[in-house]
Amino acid sequence: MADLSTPDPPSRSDRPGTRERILDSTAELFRRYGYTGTGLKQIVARANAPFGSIYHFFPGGKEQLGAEVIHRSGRMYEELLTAIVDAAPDLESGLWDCFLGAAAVLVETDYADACPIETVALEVASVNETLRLATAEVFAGWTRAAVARFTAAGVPAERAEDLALSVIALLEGAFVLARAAKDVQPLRAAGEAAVALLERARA
Amino acid sequence: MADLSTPDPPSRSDRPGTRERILDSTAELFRRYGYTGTGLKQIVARANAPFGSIYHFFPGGKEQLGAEVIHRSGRMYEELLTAIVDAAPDLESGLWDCFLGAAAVLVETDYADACPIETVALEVASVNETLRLATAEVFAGWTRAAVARFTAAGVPAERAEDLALSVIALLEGAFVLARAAKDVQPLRAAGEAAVALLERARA
DNA sequence: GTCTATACTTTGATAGAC
DNA sequence: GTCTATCAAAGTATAGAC
Repeated sequence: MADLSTPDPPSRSDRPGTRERILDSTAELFRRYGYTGTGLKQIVARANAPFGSIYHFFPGGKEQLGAEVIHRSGRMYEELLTAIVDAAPDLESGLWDCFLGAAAVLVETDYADACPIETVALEVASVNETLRLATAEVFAGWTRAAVARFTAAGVPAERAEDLALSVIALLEGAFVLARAAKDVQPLRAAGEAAVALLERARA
Repeated sequence: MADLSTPDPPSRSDRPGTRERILDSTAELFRRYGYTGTGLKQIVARANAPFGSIYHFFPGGKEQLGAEVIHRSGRMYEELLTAIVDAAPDLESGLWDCFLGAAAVLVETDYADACPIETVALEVASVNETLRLATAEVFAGWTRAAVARFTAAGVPAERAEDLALSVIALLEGAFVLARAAKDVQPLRAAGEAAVALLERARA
């Protein structure tokens, strides 16, 4: 059961503070409904926070909150995936576990919780340059992490980046197909394809 | 809501009618800004149509218009991709041409015009069951068309569907990465991976 | 810092004149 | 059928009491 919550309650209180709850709430809503589909009122309602707290903690409004959530969700998801990979006996099975785990989460949440920033990334790409850059940085970070694992596992350096991009594309694309069809077969197919591409790149 | 085919092009003029212009306008805006990000007023402004025409031609409002655009865009994109594939000397180069052509369009439009329904599919997946089903039908149609080409090219039937899902996932996932980074490298990497997967499935 | 009330804009949708 | 005016609701953002 992949736990995506509780990074570290910062300091003085042991209960998550208002700012933290707003970030959590926003992340969950963005993942399900996207950026434009999520209202600030909806966010504070779910966070059990007063409306004014949004502008108290995020003077830049929805855009600042969105940028922070994109970076935060991106970092947490990267940690989750790398933890799964590093816990596996080899890279192939680690990769497979990522796709399989993603499929399990989708089924558990009735195909609501896929990639935490994919929907937002597509929505803002041609609309908001600040947020577009935030999503680009997240994807670049994932790519770096994947390249490091691939090269460490014996993939030639000149092939590692293309392989990383292809594997991430397989995961993101499979999320789209799986959520639309409410079926995990795209994730199984994409996972198998990712493993095959890794084996090919090693040879 | 039974008739999805063009009901009655006002035959007296050969210029595209109001209904057609609304559909075109909506399709373009959906591709760039998504479903919730596109307003009805924005649609009629771009279509040079009066606001009331939307509800005259689409009594079901935004949802009916959205469903029709999803099916229409899905069909047109399928025809475009299959035309590219069928024009190529072999399936491998046809597949590669699809990814290369998609990259060219992205560059021409400053990374605005990628898949016409991907953003909408993610936005509506957990929100609107009617539209979710529309996107699922489009993806299922693309999968069928790809399976037909793959089996005709010698891919065993039991591998053809997983291969089709993986190739479509590669394309959709590469669109996300390319639009976020404003870079076509993900499309080149994914295209090469798609060709490799096809070669592997044939062997 | 917490919380409420409100301003202003935009949304999808409707009514009715022409 | 075309087009305009307008509605109620929801959106983001702000002001200010406590």
